Amino acid sequence: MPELPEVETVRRGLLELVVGETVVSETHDWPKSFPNSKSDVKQFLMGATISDVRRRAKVLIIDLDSDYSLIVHLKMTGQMVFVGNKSQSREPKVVSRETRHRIRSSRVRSCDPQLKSHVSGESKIRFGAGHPNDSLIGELPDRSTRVTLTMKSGGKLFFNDQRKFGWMRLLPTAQLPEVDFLKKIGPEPLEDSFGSKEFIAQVRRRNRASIKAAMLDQTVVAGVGNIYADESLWAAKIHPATKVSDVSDVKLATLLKELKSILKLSIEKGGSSDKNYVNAEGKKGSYIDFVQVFRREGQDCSRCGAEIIKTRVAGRGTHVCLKCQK
DNA sequence: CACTTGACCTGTCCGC
DNA sequence: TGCGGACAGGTCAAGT
Repeated sequence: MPELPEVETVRRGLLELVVGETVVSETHDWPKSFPNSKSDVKQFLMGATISDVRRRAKVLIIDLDSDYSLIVHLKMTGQMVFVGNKSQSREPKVVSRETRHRIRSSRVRSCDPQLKSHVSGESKIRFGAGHPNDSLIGELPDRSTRVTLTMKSGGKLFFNDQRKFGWMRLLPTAQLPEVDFLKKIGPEPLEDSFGSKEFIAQVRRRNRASIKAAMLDQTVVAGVGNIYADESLWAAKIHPATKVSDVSDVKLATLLKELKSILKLSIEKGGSSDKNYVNAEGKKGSYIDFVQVFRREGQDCSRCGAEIIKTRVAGRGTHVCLKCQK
């Protein structure tokens, strides 16, 4: 669910909010959420200052000046939420841009696409984008909080994860290129150097699999998940269950073109999610308003008017217009 | 070897 | 109203 555009949105939010913050304490309630030893935490996290926030596929990389990095995978329901220090008021006389920024920061700001809330999907939709009460986060920590990092400033970075699939882990920054799970990840789809020639070569490695399975394979192309696989296959008029060997090069070139523009638009809109979503500014992302097939089963295809159906491909819920997608 | 399925988890929703 | 079960989907290990 947090896929490339959502993780990118989180990254941009964190970049603005936590770079320069120094970690002074760490607590976690679920060992798998943060498997490093206590001595690692003490040695490489305590007192370390965050210097950069990067992304590779769906993985967040929070670089520290200890030469270690905090690697974060949100998996299905992970969230990174930064809450500034409310009691701290700096530069009370002059309301500089920085101060205003800090004041805004002191409100709960989520960088997460997957905000779990107590509000149902129905009531979520009733709020317009940009509604002042769009923040869907209550008091933190809450019961989904797995890891809390407290900063010298008093701010807190919460890693929330309802389903406990996600994790964060300390690794030496210099070793990251050699870390197995990062090393295996395929090309970033939005890189200019990743053109149709490269995409076709990558996808053809999975010639006997369905095109959807190939797209979801992180070693083929980085960062694509269920939403953007379904959406780009609809845009390119390809049935998700089609074997890769039965998809022409021309169709694959179209698929990449559509994928790129869908990912770009989604980042522009702050990402999407089938559930509650707010971006780093505490507002909802709006890509869900642009979705053509995902979670639209029973509704009409905007292109041909046929009914969108939900089926199962590559073990995933799959949304398709049978008339458009052959 | 290539590919598919099951496990990891919890909250929500649906039917009885 | 309560309860059981299906479902949601990213990734890895295990199975075919």
